[in-house]
Amino acid sequence: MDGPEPDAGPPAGEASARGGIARGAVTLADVARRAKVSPATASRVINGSTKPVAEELRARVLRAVEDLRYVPNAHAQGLARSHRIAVGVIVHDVSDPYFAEITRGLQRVATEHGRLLVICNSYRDPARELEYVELLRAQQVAAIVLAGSGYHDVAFTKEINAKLRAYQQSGGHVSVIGRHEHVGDAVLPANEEGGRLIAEHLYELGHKHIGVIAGPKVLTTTTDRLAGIRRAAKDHGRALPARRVVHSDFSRDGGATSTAHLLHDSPEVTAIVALNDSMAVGALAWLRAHKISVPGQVSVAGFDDMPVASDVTPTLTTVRLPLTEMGARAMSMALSGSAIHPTRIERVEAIVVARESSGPPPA
Amino acid sequence: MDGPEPDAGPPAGEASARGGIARGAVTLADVARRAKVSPATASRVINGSTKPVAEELRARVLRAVEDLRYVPNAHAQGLARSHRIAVGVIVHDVSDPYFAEITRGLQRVATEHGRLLVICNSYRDPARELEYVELLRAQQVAAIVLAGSGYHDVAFTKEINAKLRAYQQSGGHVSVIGRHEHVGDAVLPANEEGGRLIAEHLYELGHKHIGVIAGPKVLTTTTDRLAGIRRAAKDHGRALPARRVVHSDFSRDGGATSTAHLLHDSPEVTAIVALNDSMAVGALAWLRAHKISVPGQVSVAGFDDMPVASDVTPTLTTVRLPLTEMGARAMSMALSGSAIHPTRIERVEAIVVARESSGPPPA
DNA sequence: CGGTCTGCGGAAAGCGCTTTCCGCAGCCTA
DNA sequence: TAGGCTGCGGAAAGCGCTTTCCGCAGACCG
Repeated sequence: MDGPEPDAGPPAGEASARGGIARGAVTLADVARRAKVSPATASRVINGSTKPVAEELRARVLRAVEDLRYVPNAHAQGLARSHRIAVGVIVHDVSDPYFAEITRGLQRVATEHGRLLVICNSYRDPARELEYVELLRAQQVAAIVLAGSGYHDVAFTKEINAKLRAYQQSGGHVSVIGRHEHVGDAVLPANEEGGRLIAEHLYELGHKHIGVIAGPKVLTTTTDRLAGIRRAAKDHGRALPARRVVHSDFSRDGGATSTAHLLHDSPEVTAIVALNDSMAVGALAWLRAHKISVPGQVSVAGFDDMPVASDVTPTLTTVRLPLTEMGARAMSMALSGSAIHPTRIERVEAIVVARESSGPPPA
Repeated sequence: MDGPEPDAGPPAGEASARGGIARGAVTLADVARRAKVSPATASRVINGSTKPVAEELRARVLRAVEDLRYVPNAHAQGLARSHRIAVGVIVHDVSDPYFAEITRGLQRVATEHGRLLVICNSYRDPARELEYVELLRAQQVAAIVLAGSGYHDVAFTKEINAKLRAYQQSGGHVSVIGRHEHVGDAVLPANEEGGRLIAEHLYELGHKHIGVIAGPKVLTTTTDRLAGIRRAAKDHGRALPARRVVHSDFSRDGGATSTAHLLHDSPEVTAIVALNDSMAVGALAWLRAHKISVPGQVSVAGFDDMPVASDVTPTLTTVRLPLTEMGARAMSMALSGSAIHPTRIERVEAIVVARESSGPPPA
């Protein structure tokens, strides 16, 4: 109505009296000046403070905000406010479906609580993981969630725990998913039990010689799942010689080449367990390329039950983990309760989803 | 050596003289106090300022940082420093492989430039997209990258452009991927040409009746790709009646149900083009479930060439877009050059990758 | 031996916001 | 009509950091 800028075009002249040129963002002071109120009042209107403000002033402020397209500077707000708003998550790689699912759960709960989620990809690099902890701490996040396998690396574990503890000291909350060796609340999937169950499934189908395509040795997820398979083997009076466990990198291509090695070195194998679905998919691809029928000649099983498991041919037998729920629970813990309480641990179950890729061994 | 805390345990007593209790983060002032230097000097040491500082003081500061596990408050730094460090990205959904690939490219270049990437998922909700623009603006990011299809929605486009323009006014850089209707530099994939090429491929195999499983009507990506298919049809003297274009939601399940509808309504169809790979995979699944051989009875083609395309059976013929490179180029533009320059547009090519899912129509 | 540099540490002024505290009106009550 | 409330706006003090500017020494020169 009375503004010098009748249309919505960005006002060039007025911003930040210092300088004169409009470069640089519009500040609260600009808004206050234009609305002819104090910054205090402008702030109150904008943030919906409980303190009452007269209708007229309120309207003037809102008008000014609109005209100037004002957006508060989050850094300044973060500094001035006491409470933390964002939450940080460190995963190996969000674009990996495993983490995508977990992240979905984290995201949902975070959003429900009005929190902003900052996602960091460590790409399985411990050094980067350490850096990200520092970064998130610097960002003053309210909580840090660490998802994905831990490492068999004492020095690293000690260091990251020290950092996490320092973070907790300063009032932050830590929760972890699938890492039992850390500070903080934990959501632990039944990796070992899952390994046991899938091997059990294969032994019961009649297989005698199971081969395993494992992930990197340094990851606890690898060793946990492997331990379960070993246990099942023992229960059935079978051995799992080292020769029949090949380590790879949890990638599709790694699964393919490992299949080649495994079958070359141990031709007696009639069933392959890959410790994640990506590698299982790679195994399937290699077997198809080499005209080895699945499950006719060789059975294949994966781990995680990613969406792709039901799209490959044959559809993939695998171990299902409730990934989204795990994320949701980790975030719930991260956002609930005081910082000081005994460490909570929630365990989640694994179940076998039998599909087409597993069957009895060839007669 | 002379610190009161000989071991690495977190020092509880000293932080932030105000209060006495150690709750709350360690500040630069704490570090300075412990090192017996001024905050200015501490800051210089920590940030590796160009200004020389005597070796002894430097060592004392570093020691204090170590002892106190000090991490600078990023908000305070953001406020005090002039230059912006983070870069924002708005995508539909990072866990969608299409965006995962793009994000990988964005990430790489951002990291090369020492920038932190803030990723926001809009889940194809225009309102959320608007919110995120504000949020990123509030975070004072150096650049905003908008990836993923635009919307056929004039009001929305106008509003988001207004916001983006305001952001540019204040010195921010905007670049977009696959959206031609926006403010800012753009990386534009050859969506229309890709559509033309894939249809061309099918017509040349001898197909006469092509059906299309399209994405949501409101997305420009959908209409662009469709336009290319229409053009190819016209070039071959063929029509593409509305009946043979069914709209879905770019999801796997949407692809499956759309296949059912399409073949029910238009049994003459011998080739199906899905406008992304997820829907193509869904189509494949439906066809397999209904014992319709691919490509024997029906050919199927996708779009994007996501990794899964070579894992399904039969492997999927599709249109490849250099997604990672698109991300990298968008980020390069976002981080290069001054804010004031003519809008740059970079176009990237699409090529057909013929695999097993397409072949001649049944005789 | 006085004067001018130069080298380096510290004081202090912000960055943009929130929030406490103060004070001015206008109102009610006695 | 005086005194005390209450309601609401503004002044100002930080939040934790960076960075400019100043000043003190010691080095060097004439």
